[in-house]
Amino acid sequence: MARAVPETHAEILAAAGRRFAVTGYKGTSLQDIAREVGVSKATVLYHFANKEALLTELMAPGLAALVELDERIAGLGGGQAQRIAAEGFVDLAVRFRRQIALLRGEFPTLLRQPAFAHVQQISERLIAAFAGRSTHLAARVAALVVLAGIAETCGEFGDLGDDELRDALLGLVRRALVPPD
Amino acid sequence: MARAVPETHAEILAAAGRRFAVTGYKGTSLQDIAREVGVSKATVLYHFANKEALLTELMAPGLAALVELDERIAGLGGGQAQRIAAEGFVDLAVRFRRQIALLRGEFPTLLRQPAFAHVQQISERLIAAFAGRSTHLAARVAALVVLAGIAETCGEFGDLGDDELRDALLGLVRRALVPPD
DNA sequence: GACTACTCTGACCGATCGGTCAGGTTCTGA
DNA sequence: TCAGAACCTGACCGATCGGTCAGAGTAGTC
Repeated sequence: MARAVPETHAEILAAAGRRFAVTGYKGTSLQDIAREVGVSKATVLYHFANKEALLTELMAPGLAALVELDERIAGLGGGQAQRIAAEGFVDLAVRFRRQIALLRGEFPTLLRQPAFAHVQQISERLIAAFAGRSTHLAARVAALVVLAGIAETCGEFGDLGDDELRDALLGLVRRALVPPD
Repeated sequence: MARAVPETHAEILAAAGRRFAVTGYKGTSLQDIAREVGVSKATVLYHFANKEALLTELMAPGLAALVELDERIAGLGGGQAQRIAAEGFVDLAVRFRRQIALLRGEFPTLLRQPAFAHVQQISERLIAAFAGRSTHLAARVAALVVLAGIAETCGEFGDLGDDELRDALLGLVRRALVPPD
């Protein structure tokens, strides 16, 4: 029975986002998603080629923004790269925190998938920028911890306003990062 | 065929640790672990009651240390709680970074398992201490980001000496956390 | 040699996974 | 009115999962 208004595609995507956020990508089955929407598993696979397609479509907007930030940083020197990267990443984390949340805890595993191969490289360049292009241990450690910490936790603040959260994160980043030499 | 020296138990545990760290808990099958050791899957389940038992035995020393830290913090006021929690947690993260690494990305999922229920509460108390018992947004955000960031990344620094890493993390924590009111 | 305890295995189990497919139902436009 | 596109489904597939079990090989003990 076809639905009166076939917005099933969007409903499936939303349900997948919710489930991934709660039980993780690997921990969520197509059956789970189908049940939440109230359709059959076959319907999920009618709208999406496979499980991975759900994830990539869910992440597309955030990834596009990340690529854009990466391009904006390329070629910048230490101080400028650090400032732009910090502000840009915080803004990105705040705007896409619901999408980031659903990857929580599966970055390492998912980044290994071919579809996300370039994200690995981008995040490495972002960390370098966070460190102000410095190779000192303190700068590198601070960069990695702050970046990973934000990525991991920003989804927790779903109840906060964008501006509030952005200010708090920016303050933290400015205190935590080591100024470039 | 029984082995001349039955150190299989330890070998299985070590292999499980290595596999969990690479492919995650859910992403690692008992067959994977058995293959790495060179025994049958049944042997793995002869030495360990089930898959979860592997994880809990792997985490036991780290968890015990975490409980101890939690008890040391209980009842302390803002400033002292923050200082002890920060130093204690950094020390813990450094010492157990290989064990923590193998949980990377699966904290949220695993903490939901009954066997780790108390860890959830401990980490909440730890975050409160990191925030210096303050309820201000900036303090709470900084506490959560730094704590999660360290937990998530300390496994990356397997090649560093304990003291080097401890100093870098302590410096970061002292800069990043918001002093209590 | 007989007995026992320990270690290990292949064969097997039910459940669930992602994914396929043939076919039924509804909508749409000529 | 009717053909075809779009949508949806139950039944099914092979693979893999965690876990069970009966029994075989080995080492020590009497």
